Amino acid sequence: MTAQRRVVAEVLEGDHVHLTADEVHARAVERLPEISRATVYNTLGEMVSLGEVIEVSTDRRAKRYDPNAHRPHHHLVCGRCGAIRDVHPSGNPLADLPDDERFGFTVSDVEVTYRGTCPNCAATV
Amino acid sequence: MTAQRRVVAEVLEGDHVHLTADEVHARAVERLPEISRATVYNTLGEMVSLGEVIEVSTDRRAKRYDPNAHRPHHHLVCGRCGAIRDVHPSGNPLADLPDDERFGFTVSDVEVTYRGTCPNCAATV
DNA sequence: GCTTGACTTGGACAAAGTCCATTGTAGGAT
DNA sequence: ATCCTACAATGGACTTTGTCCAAGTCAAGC
Repeated sequence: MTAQRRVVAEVLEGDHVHLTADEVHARAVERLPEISRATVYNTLGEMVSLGEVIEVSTDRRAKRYDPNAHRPHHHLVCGRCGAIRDVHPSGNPLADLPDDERFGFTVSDVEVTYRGTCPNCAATV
Repeated sequence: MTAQRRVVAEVLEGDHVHLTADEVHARAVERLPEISRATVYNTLGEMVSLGEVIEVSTDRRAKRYDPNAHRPHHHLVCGRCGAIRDVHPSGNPLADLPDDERFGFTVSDVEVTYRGTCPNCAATV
């Protein structure tokens, strides 16, 4: 646990938002000016491997990192402004995939992304 | 409808696979050697706007283009080799998102990605 | 035969991420 | 206390994917 890793962890814990790697880097630099982009990428990659944060990619832009790794959830994304909310749908989509639609795959995970328009954007049409 | 657009359409129709834009370009070049990358991107973009093909992004790499635009479906992805299958789960995940989890959003679409290991990769461990 | 407008082209550019050689550092061995 | 070693961090180059734009091309209509 080096200073750099602590800073990255702190940035993620501080705000329960979905930050991009570059945003994490920008905030980390405020606390540790000499931290490099590569280190942030490395550290984020490790944290993902350890299951401490989740990679989310709702658009084609940058991966986002979700510190809410311990409660399974999905995401609701505003197509206009890109806002992301964590949501907890009822039901288990894994159970909705019948065996004859699995093609022999071992299915281990499901990712559900709801898309729509947030109230804020809907108001400012 | 120019020669270039016809070629792009033919490439997508020819194989019901999920090609990346560059793969589409590579195959288009075989039929029309002077076609440019920009044109393929433009044409694919238009086809997406027209609802003729669907953009799929299962990894952070490239967008893929799914010519199967007329029957709603989701995707099953092998985390090892990246193979993609179209699947048709039972149930409607939209209905699984209760109102109090919508935060005022107008939800219009759901994207479900099942992740796992395909039989081929599972065999070659 | 010219003009016009749409389509295409190719190359420059940008964003996100990865790679790698070098540098720095912390902890153990002497 | 000093040296060694292993690992982590750095920074810059590079790659991939995609977009943008100025210039070229082509066909239709006047």
